[in-house]
Amino acid sequence: MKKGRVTIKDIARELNIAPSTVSRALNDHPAIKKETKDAVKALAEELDYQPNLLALNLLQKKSNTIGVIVPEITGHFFSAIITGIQDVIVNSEFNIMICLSNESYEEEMTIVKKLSKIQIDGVLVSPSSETKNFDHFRRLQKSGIPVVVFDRDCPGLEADKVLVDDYHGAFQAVEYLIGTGCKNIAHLGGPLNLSTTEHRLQGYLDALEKNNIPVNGKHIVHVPGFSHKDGIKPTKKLLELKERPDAIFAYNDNIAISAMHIAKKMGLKIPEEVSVLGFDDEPHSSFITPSLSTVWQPVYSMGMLSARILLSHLNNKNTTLEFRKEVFKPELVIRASSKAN
Amino acid sequence: MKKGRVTIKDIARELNIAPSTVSRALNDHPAIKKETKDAVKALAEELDYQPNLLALNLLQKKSNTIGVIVPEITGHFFSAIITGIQDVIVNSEFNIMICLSNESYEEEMTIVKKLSKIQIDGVLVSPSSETKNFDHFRRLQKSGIPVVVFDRDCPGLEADKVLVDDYHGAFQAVEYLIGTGCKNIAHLGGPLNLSTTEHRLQGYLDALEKNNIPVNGKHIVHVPGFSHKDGIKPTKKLLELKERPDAIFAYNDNIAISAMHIAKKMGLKIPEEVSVLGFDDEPHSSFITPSLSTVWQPVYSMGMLSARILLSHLNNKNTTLEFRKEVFKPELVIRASSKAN
DNA sequence: AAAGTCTATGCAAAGGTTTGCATAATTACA
DNA sequence: TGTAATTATGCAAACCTTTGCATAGACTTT
Repeated sequence: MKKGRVTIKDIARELNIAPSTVSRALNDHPAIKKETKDAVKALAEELDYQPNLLALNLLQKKSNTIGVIVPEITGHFFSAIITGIQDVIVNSEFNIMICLSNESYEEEMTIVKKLSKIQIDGVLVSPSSETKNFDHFRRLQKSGIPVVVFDRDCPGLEADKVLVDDYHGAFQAVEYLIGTGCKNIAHLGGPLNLSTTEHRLQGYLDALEKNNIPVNGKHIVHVPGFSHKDGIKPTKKLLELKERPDAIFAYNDNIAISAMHIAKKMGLKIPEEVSVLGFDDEPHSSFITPSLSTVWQPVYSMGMLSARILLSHLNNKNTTLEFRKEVFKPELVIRASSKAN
Repeated sequence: MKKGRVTIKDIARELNIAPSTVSRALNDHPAIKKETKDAVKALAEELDYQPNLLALNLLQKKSNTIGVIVPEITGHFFSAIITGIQDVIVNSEFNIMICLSNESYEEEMTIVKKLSKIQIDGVLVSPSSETKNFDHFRRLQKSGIPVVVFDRDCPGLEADKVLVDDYHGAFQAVEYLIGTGCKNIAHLGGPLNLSTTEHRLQGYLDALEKNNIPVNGKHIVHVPGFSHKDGIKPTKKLLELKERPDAIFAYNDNIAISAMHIAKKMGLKIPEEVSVLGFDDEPHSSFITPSLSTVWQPVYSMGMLSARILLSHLNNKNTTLEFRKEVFKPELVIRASSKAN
């Protein structure tokens, strides 16, 4: 057994023809005799020849790979987006390289540099919660790499963007709660410095204002992270308040579930004494008791659209399309953790 | 602005020196004068030069990339494993390419072919539930690519393996249920053709046998998939049985949660009338009501160990190490969905 | 001053593939 | 039979980087 993989040269030598002929035969070039083609293909098959894309990539100055940068994948949200991205990309000639920034600006920069070195063709990114400066993305763009931002906005960065109307989702949610008679609606806000956190908070505030409900500063608490455990302390803080809220609008389902858990432990009835409303509509949210009212986001579609936009750039390298900004509408899903209207 | 990226040649031309000198200067080769080095580095910095790893990879006949093949990532299980893998790999010179087979043998084969073409250096894989033939992995091994199998075994494939003692986990779980007085324990088994499904079933059967409880064929139902919705029908089937089980041991937490949901809907008390026990210990499982008893698996550690084993192969290409088989012990976590012992 | 040593740099090949151009081989036609 | 046209194949460059070897120049030693 010869060590190293089979190359086009091996086939050429074996058949006493030139490597270029082998290359053309494998690519069905019209100038090659059928006989030759057949012989080449047969031998290629026999030797289990796999073209070395590294060489082709070098020649074409592109890696046929697109990078996907996300903060994490253990939650359902980004996993589902990635699945959407992948389902689009898998039908193209591109590969995907998924990179986790772990919500760290530092790591995100390292990733961008790595991707740049392997001559990535395009990037899909949802920035870390620490990221305030977007120059690393601008540097990518400057060297001709299209960047598509999804879910979390990068304010001030000119790029294609696929976002969700978080403001509207939050506004709807809070207005619904008001409609069910809740007077003291608290908000468990997301981690600071995130567009989504800000927009959902603003939707909350505006819904209160529109309905002439005064904002109680004590009723707004931000959680430090996205998982269940991050909701425990903030919820306790809220529910132990003298002016105990009669509803909690949480940044996401994990936090909402955590809030329900604490509320139940404190002996509060849901939704009679406290309504709870989440955001994301995670798969298990409808299976818990009481089933969670929440705001659904078209995650899978967002992934697909982001990928499609990137692909369209990659396939029309020359034409300078305008940057697209697509904003998906979320939908309120009312279940049993909030009162009926 | 020149189009295309900055190369070593550009720097060489600008400085009137040879490309080889630039290369050496950038790599701190001792034979290069400090002056020259400084000049080169300064210019490289100024032009934001990023080395083209494609060229280096071609030269070295390796891509510095390892492939990770998983069936899906929307659940917590594989996401957490991937996070573990990534956290190890990120500190090496390698990149990770995550590929989703969507539980399809077909797609898995396509992925393997793609990875082979980009000269992947190593592969971490958890096979799809459809995969019965492992020749595609053997082909990788034959061309010198180390393969590490994790979580789901590939029986008959000689490779490094990082698994969980599913049998033991299931055995423990069922024996615990028996200890709490359950006499009619049903099993919501996983999709067929999976090592994990088989081992958990066997653990269930052996626990019954050891305790002289006859096996009731009607009390074993397999679910078609891994998510909540896949558990609905099978659970109904079980709970509508004349000989209604007084406990359900489910293949995973999603199914268990689904089962609890149905049981509650049917007015059954948990755990008084039906105990429910899952597998995986997903993050939300302790936050639902009643909190779910389950079997914890060291997912993150499994990811890390798998990656470390692969790395050790890649760093010792010459030495032929024995294949390692590491089996993690799962742990029973008793919460409120099962009776006290 | 000649020979030897050392320092700093350059040359060229290698890695696998594609592709424009050149050329060899064959056929068609005058 | 000779020339043109056609068909099939080969040659060589290019993509970018690294690296063994060669070499030019400076300095040291006898």
